[in-house]
Amino acid sequence: MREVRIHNTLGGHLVPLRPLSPPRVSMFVCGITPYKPSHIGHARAAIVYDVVAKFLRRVGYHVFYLQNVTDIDDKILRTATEEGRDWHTVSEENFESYLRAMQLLHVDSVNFYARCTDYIAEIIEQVRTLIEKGHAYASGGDVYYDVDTFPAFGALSGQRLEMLEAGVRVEVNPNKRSPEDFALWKGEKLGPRWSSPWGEGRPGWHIEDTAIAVNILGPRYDIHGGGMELKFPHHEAEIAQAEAATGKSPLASIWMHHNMLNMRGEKMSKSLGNVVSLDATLRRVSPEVLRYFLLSAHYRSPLDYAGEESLEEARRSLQTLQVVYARLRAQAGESLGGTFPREVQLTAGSRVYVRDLSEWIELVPRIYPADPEHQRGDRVEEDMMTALANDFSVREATASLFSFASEVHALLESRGPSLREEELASLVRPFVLATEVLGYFPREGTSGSNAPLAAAVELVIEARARAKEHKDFAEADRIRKALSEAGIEIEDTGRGTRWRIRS
RNA sequence: GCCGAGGUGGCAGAACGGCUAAUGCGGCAGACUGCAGAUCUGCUUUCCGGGGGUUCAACUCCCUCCCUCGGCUCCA
Repeated sequence: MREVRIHNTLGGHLVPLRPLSPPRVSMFVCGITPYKPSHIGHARAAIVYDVVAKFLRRVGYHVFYLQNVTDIDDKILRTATEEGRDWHTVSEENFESYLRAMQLLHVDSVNFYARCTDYIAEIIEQVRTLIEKGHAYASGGDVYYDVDTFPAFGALSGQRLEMLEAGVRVEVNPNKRSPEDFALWKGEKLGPRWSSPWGEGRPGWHIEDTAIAVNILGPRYDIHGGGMELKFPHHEAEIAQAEAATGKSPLASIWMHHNMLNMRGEKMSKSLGNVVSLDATLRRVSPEVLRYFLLSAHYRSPLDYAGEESLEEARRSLQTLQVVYARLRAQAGESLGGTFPREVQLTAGSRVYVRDLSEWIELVPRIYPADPEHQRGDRVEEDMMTALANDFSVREATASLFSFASEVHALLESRGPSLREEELASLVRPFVLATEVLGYFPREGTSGSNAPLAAAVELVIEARARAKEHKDFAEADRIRKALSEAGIEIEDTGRGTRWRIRS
């Protein structure tokens, strides 16, 4: 299997992925706290790990991708109070809306979203274990993790306990033995609460991640992902909790941290009032354009959102690829004499039913003998896979695709109709990869059948062609403008008029 | 102050110890077109935060400084 190298925060180097039990790869990513509607920074995180999971599957790994949902926490309670609503309604509504956005964005690689409140029993059990093993203590209705019992605390983020103590702010919670100790369980008398051996209360901030991960993935798993701002203290706490509770180390073999989405140089955050709503953005641009933008910087680099112009640039860039892919598909459809799904002659006696382009391109090499002349796309696909295998270098993979776009245009121009089926199949491959792993193009079928629309547009284009024949260019331009206003762009070419839906 | 990430052409953003530093967007010119668009060709491009050092050779390795962003724990 292809070697995949990933930057591991633990150690700070690129390391080869060596799953604990190949071909399985277990992956945990810190999900959202649904206390407010999501912004596009949340989408960056989701898309980064969506690409990770999809790429690893593409390589051949069986990825189990788990994400938690912190559906009870201080911020949710505060929102509930402010808005005069039930905390549960707040978190569920925001989470549902997040999921709808994820669906639009083709973020469909997560196997399971685990809600904190569905794992209260497991959380209590883990806290109890930590107390039994001497890593935690109950105090004043709360339970705290005793950081001094875990020498490796700070190893992930390079923080040293002594330095932390020097920087600790004045107010120290009197229930804590040491200022760095963090709450595993918080006593609660009035708000939402569950009963526990230490009285009624609710989980601390970090514990649900380890209770969920250890219960579902086991004491050790392959990849842990999350935002850089969570490295300390959240991920340190996770390591301290899980490794102390299970006695197994390391909790995760590879720790991935993605960088922040900035708003004109500043972190996107509520207090600065510079949050860009995910829903609102998805009403302005296509999901593919947003994905393209959010993937336009490497995941470990900060990405700056400069407003409308950032999305506009992404839209224009992606359009270049969309145009060539649309041409290629049209040519393939024409050459193959139909669209998918369709029957394909496999051998003299056997036919198979092919649902879409991606099935077709897998099939074609089995029908035709391999000929390097007809495999231009295979080479580009390989380049893209190589780039992605190097710490998910999406931008580099995209650069290959752009270079390839020119090549495809030239080929279609010079010998479009004479391209052989196996050549076309190869040319399509890089675009299918970009669809399935990067999500640059909608999958076939996801946007519904366009057959009725296509028929209508063809009719209008015919009317315009007649106007052009009579040199009635005013009418021809009027039709073109009207279609454009309806979101359909048409282009006259030597071989008739093409049309596409503007993204 | 401490820890971490980043500073590349008009803009966005890659790579690699060594051919003219990718790719995209934008701009200009030409080809094509009734026009437009798409596409193609050329130009915009001698851009690697500053300063040291290692090396035959550094954007790439080391030191140092500057700037930007994030974190420094339940708390306003």
